[in-house]
Amino acid sequence: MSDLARTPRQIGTLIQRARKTRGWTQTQLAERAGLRQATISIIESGEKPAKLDSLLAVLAALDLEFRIGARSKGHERDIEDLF
Amino acid sequence: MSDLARTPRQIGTLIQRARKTRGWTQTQLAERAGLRQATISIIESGEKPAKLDSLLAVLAALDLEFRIGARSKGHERDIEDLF
DNA sequence: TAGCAATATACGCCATGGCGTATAATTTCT
DNA sequence: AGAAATTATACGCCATGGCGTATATTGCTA
Repeated sequence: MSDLARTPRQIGTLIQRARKTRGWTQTQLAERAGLRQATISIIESGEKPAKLDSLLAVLAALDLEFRIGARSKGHERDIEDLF
Repeated sequence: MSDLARTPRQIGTLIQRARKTRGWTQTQLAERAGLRQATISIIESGEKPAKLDSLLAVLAALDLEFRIGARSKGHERDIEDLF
């Protein structure tokens, strides 16, 4: 299954969760993605939209990928409340 | 279901397909997303990675969304060949 | 509590994505 | 075939995301 990624903040939260699930530090993820630790921190915070290439590199490092699908309705409210 | 979106080109192709399915022009999609027609043209060509905010705006206009999921393996080769 | 590890923040610089606006090129329609 | 519609390209400008590098802050462990 896959998780909603409609905003930079949602994307950042998902990336942080996946990183921690693997037991990696931001520094380790940065090395695998070819970015700086500071860039990973900014991406995970979701306060600035990252460059697409950076995101794609981070997802690849985490063995994840973007997918595009129809907007889901009923599920939407639940997720908003959780974040 | 959802489609793979690992590269700017894959993303662009999916966006173009969704736009044509709705019978819209690039100008119409641009208006709905708050961007220029030229920007839509560039996004659909996939030759330059678009800004995340632009992509999110375009997907919203098309009633689509990004999702993040585990990388799929077997399915991968089929898609690469199609594009 | 002290020390170490991890994360957040900082700054000048650079490459870049989108802007306004226009137009060239291609596609579609009559 | 010609006109209209649609898409691709252009240019100077601007805001911005990431860089190198460092450091401040926070969290964790012994």
